Amino acid sequence: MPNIDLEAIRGLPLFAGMDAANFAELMQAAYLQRFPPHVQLIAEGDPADFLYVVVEGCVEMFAETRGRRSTIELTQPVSAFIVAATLKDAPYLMSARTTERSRLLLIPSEDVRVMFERDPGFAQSIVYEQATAYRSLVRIIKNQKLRTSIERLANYLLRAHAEQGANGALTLAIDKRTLAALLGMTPENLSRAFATLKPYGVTVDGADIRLSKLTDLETFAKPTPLIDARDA
Amino acid sequence: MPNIDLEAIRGLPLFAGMDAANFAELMQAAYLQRFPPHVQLIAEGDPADFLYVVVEGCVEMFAETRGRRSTIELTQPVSAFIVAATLKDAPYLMSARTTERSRLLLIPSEDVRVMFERDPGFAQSIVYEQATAYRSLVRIIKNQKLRTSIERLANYLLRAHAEQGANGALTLAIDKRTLAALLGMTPENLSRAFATLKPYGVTVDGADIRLSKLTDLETFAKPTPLIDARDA
DNA sequence: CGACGATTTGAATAGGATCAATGGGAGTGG
DNA sequence: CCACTCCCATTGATCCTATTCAAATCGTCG
Repeated sequence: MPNIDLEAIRGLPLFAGMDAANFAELMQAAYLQRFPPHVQLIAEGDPADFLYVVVEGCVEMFAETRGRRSTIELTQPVSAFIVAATLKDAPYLMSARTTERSRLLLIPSEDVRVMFERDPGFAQSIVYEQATAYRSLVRIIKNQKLRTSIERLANYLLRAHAEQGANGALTLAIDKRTLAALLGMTPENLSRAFATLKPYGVTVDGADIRLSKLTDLETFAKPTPLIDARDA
Repeated sequence: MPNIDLEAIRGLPLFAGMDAANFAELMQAAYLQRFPPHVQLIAEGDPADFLYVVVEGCVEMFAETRGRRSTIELTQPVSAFIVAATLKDAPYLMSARTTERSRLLLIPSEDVRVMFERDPGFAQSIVYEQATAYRSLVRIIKNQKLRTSIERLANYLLRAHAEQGANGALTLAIDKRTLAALLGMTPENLSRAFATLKPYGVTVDGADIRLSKLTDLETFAKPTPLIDARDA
């Protein structure tokens, strides 16, 4: 595995507390693999054979029942997913697929569990990682249940805007179809939501968005760190 | 603290892997307290001063924004809540209140963190607990986003029925107002949902429910372990 | 017996979803 | 270089689920 990737992975909170020798051993058992866009990686119900780390690209976590489909979250570099199922040796509760060309690290679950028992520093890092993941899910639920779809979009835009330098413009990093799924609505509704936000200074040109009335938009969106912040 | 309660707490998965002396020390710092019904215990945004354990009664986790209110889950004995905030020394993301007369164990967060660093067995138990909590949230999201309110009610009834002996009848353990909140709907809608399920053999008499066409109800509800099961 | 809260029922509304049709690039092949 | 095709995005019309507002009913507790 290229050293540059090892460095990045080593820098993950998940592995930060780990003994160096143990980390090296764990990486021995791991695979770094490329995947094309729209490849389903795991299906809910499958046994949790691997722990996944998104090194590059983007992975969508979703669930399905009776033909209905719901996107839960997007996992972007560099972070791990389905840690919980791996640790409990339980079936995945979510499916995952790449949304774009991606590079993923696969670590056999068995090795993760062995190392988790052996290395207290790793165990502590996992706790931290899991606590963060838990809080992230709580935010997702709150975002979903306490806001309308238009408010969700407005807050998403404000957050992306802040992350991209807060210069009055932003570029959508994912296509609108995926964005709609992430925000829990249909693509049709996303179009309408954008139109609804026009009076608040939101203008759309493909993936480029301009926010010309930031304070108005903020007044409407009412972002709160208890939903929109990202845990350290 | 009464020994009988200590036993129960000691038996929690959260403390199972802990060294006996450490456990005793942690309990030294803890308080066991009674609370009346409908007492707000914590508010979202507050610093996480305590880890809570529900020894007896029931605690509702919820969140609010702009007058809107959403119940996330109910915590029933014997389990802990807000573990994540405690460990990260971060603000609570959810508020909590008793729904009935309850006894709670309060452990100062600082002591939990100290013990977590000192006792690898405790750290491992926390991982397990957190993984379970995470998976529980995933189920909650799936239940909420992939099902209609009527389907959620049907599945809730089936699960309660199974837990209460599967003898064709069940008794609601919580009042209908709280049940409606738990299922993510208004009390009015819960009434209508019950009415809608009548053709599937659901008859209501106060808190007593009879399920006379179990297979019909199951066909309608389509329960799946990927949403409705409880992790070990 | 009376009052209050909880539940049920009814009517109107809102937020989204679905179905259908139209426009708009990006990539492909001639 | 241009026409064609396909997929994505937008727009319009309609339907459905669930909320809101309002009122009636029920039950329980003083």
